[in-house]
Amino acid sequence: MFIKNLPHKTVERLSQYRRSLLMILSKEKTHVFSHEIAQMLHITPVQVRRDLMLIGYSGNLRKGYDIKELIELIGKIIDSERGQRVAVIGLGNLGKAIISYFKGKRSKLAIIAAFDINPEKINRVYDGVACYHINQMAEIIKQNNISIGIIAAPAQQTAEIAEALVLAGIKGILNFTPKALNVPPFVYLEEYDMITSLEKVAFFAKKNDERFK
Amino acid sequence: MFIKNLPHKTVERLSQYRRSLLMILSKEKTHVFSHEIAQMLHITPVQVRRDLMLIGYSGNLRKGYDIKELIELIGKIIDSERGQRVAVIGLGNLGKAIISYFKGKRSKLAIIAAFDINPEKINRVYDGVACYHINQMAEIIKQNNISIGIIAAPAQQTAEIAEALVLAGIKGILNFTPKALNVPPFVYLEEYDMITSLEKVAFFAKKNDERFK
DNA sequence: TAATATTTGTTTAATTATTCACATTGCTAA
DNA sequence: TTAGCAATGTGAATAATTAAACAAATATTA
Repeated sequence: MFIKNLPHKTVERLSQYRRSLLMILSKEKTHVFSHEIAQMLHITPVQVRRDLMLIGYSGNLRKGYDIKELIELIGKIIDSERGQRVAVIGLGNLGKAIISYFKGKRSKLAIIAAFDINPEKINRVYDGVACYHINQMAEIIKQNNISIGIIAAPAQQTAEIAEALVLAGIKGILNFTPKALNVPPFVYLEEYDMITSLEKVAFFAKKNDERFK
Repeated sequence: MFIKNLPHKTVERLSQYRRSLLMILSKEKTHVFSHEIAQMLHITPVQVRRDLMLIGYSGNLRKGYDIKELIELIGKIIDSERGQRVAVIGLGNLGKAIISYFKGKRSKLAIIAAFDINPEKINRVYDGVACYHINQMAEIIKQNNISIGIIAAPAQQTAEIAEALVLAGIKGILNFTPKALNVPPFVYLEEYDMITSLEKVAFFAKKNDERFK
């Protein structure tokens, strides 16, 4: 399914729509209105309708959108037809959290390997995911056609890990360490730092508090 | 320090600037140019200069910005003078990851309590943070003047937890569960879902891959 | 001392993202 | 049958964000 240049924010929201739709889908509820989706995600109904317009989906004027159909369509757009395989680098608390949290959630996107340097973790299976030593990364990644890496290791090692991932042929990286990375343009990079999120909350909480006093 | 209506994105970047500056600050390196900051964070130097302009900071034309001064100024703007206290709800892998990761990182923002329902965790100290039973939340939060809550619990319980947090007088919530919350307008809410991030990476990785083929 | 190079600070322009406004549709019911 | 209502779909307007462009400043060097 080709839709040219979907905006970044729309892609994010499509993922959120699907997530929400999967939660409300049931025998009784087969259709949903834009304002219902909007309410679930704290956005406006227009936003929803515009996003659906961008992916060329039309709803029913009286019943709203067919939940099942919409879930499928979003899948066709944001998932890769042949599926994508994911590796987690760093099997500490964060790595484990990611694996457990993600388990069985998406059929087209599966975490199939973890890497660490701790001998106690290597060659064991955590929550269905096998853990290997970091220096087997290139090998395992190529063997299993893994195209996405999630870095959940301590910050110091981030740069070398990223370099190794790129060399191994990875196509996208999600970096949870606070160390910003440099990757070539053909690798998509997304960085998330909890501290930034928390500081943002702290800032606006403070501000809100002053305003509502 | 009052600066009227700093854009959301600027607030985020200020946090990132400080993080990066803290990493490079040393005896040898006391000043930094806008393009250096920009490079560390994959943004443009103009962006950096504009943000610094918004917070009223002036650099030295030849030496760039005084790192120490800038760190301090950012602190004055985004930190609360009297500090803010944080609680983590859910002491599973994610909760633990957050606590370890955050430990000692910021003086004005401290995680001082965790809540869970697992008896094995309650009344123990994890990484310097005491864990209490969830039904003690209101009490502990008020006692310790905790103003920010991080929800890292299983998705099902998210709504009640949030409600309890709001009732206990919390001012900001960072929600890591995939369940979107509803909170009153005087509580600042930030939601982050790993799956959305991962799916975004997957989508653009796929797209990139097609483009660079 | 004058020319050059480099960097900041800021105005203006461009781009991206969101919302408004409203035509259109189709069901309901008077 | 027609008026009213509640949705969708979308062009146009607005808002937010980012980038371009360039004047001003100042150290360096020819």
